Amino acid sequence: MKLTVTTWNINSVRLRIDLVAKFIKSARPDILCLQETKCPDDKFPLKRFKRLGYEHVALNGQKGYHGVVVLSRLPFERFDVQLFCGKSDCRHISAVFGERAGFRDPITVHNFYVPAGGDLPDPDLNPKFAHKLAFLDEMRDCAVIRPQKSERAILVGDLNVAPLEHDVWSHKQMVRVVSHTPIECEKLTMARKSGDWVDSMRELTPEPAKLYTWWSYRSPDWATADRGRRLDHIWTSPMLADRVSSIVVARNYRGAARPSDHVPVTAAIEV
DNA sequence: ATGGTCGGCAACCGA
Repeated sequence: MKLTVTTWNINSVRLRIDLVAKFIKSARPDILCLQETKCPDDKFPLKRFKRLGYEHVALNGQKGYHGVVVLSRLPFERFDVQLFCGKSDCRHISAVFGERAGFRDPITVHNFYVPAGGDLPDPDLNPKFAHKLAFLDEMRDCAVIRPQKSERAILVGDLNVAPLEHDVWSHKQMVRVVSHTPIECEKLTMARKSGDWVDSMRELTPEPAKLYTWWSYRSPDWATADRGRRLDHIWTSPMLADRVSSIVVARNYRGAARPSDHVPVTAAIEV
C-alpha cells in the first residue's frame, strides 16, 4: 500500500483549523504531523479532526508555546514522548503503526519541533541558540530515536535548520543567520547520520535545485522575493529510503489568507 | 545596516 505522511508547522492549530481542514480534504494524508500547535491537550479540536477522518490522535501540547501532534486515519499500537535538555517543552512525539494498521513489520513515526534558536548565533551570548545546539546533540545521542538496523521508521518535523547550500535562497547571505550557520548544519547532519537517516526530500530533489518549506512573515512579497528556507524535513530509515515515490511541498498554502509561515510537506511511501 | 510580521495572551516573549 501507499502510505502518505504530512509534516506541517501550523503556528496555532486553533487559529488555522479551517486551513488544515481544507488541506486535509484535498490531500487526505494517512498521517498528519503538526508542530507549534500552541494548544493544551484539553483544548485541542479533537472532534473536528475526527469528523475529518482522523480518529487516532497522539497529543503532546502545552499552553502558548510549542506543541506537537500525530493525527492518523490508521490506528497505531502506542505512542511515546521524549524530553530534551531537561525541559518540559513539547517538542517530540512518536507513534508506532503495526498490525492494527495492517503492517506485519511495524513503522515508527517521529514528529519533532527543534528550537528555533533566537537571533544571535553565539551560544555564549544567546541561551536560545545554546539550547538549540544542545537539542541537536541530544537528538544525535538519543538511542530511543535511532532506528534499529532493518527497522522501518520515518522522522519528520520542523527541524529549524536548512542544512544544505540550496536549502536557502542565498548561502552567502545566510551563512551567519540562525538556521543556516555551519555549526547548526553540522549538528543536524550528525543527528541524521547517527541514526542512519536518509534525507528523502533531497533524494528526490537533489542539489542544486532550490527547495524551501518556509518563507518569513516579514517579507511583504514573499512569492516574488522567494527568500525561503528548507526548515521542514522528512527522513526515513534505510529500509524505506528507496520506497519514497513522491514528496510534495504545497507552496500554495503560504499564499492562503492568514497563512502559517511554513507549508505542508507530504511524502508518499510504498510500504 | 536595519527593520520588517506573526500568535499567544494580555507584558512582551518566542519565532
